[in-house]
Amino acid sequence: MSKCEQCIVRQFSSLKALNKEELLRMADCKTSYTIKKGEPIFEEGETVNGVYCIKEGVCKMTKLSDNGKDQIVKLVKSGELLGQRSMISDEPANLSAVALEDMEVCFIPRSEIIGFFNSNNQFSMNVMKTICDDLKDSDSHMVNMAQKNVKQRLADTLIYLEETFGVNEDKSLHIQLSREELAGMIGTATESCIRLLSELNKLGYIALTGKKITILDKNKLKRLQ
Amino acid sequence: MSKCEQCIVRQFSSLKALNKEELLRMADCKTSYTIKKGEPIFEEGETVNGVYCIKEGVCKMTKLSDNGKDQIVKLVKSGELLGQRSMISDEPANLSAVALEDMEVCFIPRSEIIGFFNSNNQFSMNVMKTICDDLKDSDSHMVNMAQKNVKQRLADTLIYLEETFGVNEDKSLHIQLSREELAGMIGTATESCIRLLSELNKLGYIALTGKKITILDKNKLKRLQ
DNA sequence: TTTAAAATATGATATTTGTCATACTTTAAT
DNA sequence: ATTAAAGTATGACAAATATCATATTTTAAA
Repeated sequence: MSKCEQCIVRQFSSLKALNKEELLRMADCKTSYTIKKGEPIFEEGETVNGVYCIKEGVCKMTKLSDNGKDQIVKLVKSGELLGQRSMISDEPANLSAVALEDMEVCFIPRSEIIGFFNSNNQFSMNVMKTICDDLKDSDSHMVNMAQKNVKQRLADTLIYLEETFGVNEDKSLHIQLSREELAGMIGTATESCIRLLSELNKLGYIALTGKKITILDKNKLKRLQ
Repeated sequence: MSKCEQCIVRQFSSLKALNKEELLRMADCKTSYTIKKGEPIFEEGETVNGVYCIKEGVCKMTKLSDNGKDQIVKLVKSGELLGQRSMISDEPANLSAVALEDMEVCFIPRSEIIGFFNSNNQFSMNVMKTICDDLKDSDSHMVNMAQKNVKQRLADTLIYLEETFGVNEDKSLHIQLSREELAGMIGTATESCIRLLSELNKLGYIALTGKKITILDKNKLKRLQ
């Protein structure tokens, strides 16, 4: 069983407020999992009863809409925690978490987290601020969905993917989403997404090489109407 | 100066966790305001430095989108608190709050709230749960914006308005929004909103009498494609 | 390797939505 | 009461987007 002290999740998440003793306690009760690409960590409606620390890999958080399509609400990467909202509300998961790459995660039971929550003020403050940030992001995201057209949303998303997950040596986006997933992220039909990618490709703003997408002119993407 | 003990806000909000002593302290440092219809309580980007309790009236929370239109993110009514997220994050307001009716609100300084926050665990838990609920709502709202068409969003919104703010004696929606505001809520052009209202009117699902909107067939509205 | 399935791409077309123009109605100011 | 301004309504048209069909390419299974 590995220690939690040097784990990447501790550096970036609310967990950085935990002290040595608390970390040892956590290491003691955690369960480690390997999740294969495409597999769920948990599903919408499921009782999670704890928090997942993402040690390695990226997952999508999705919500099934009334029309039966999966909307990607956000992407979460290593160093972040999953299930904080459900833990505080003591409710089933509102979103599904599905691995976009092979992942390594640790599960920490709710009881443990609630313990830290009550004993460590800085930790609970960190969790709260994270949720507040999520709320702000979600509100902004909602406004963009309501007010921007599909082309703008696609451009925004490509820039977000580059800035958040970086690029490979050949400058192509490191994170690879299928066209269907990209469409699910911007909230449009897969065909529309493909069509607009082609258009941006022809305009020279991006390059498409197989599944790889490379941003060639970020400024023009940003200014897209 | 009125007391806080019997105030409506205390019954419905996070404040219900406060004890007598804390309520007296709050009554002592609060400032009461009357806000006229159309006036802002605070604006996006402004440093709020406290929380507003809505004693009477309804306000819209809006965000200016990149294209210059005001999107209504949510409506807030008496009994609820404003500015909790900003208070915790210690950040400027992410949204503007503008009165839809004449309002009575009380302002409680940040320092006081933070005090309760640190001393009263149930209060901080309540605030957190409220923010968690807001996050869940916002995510769902976002998915609806991304996946539903304008007609469905209009129908959803009309039902939400009826269920949340009730109806007058003549069954018309109690809360009155201008067509422009309704359009800003569902994320569409004012003309499109007006046109779809007319269409629902002709279908007999709703009735339009002047500014008044009455839902005649909620089930058909719900099943609208 | 071969083959079936899935993903990507594109055309044709229908539907939805936005924009601009204009008319009518209500509201509020003089 | 009169008048200007704002809000509501509707037509005409353009633009955006979805849907369905089909072709091509890639991926993964046998």
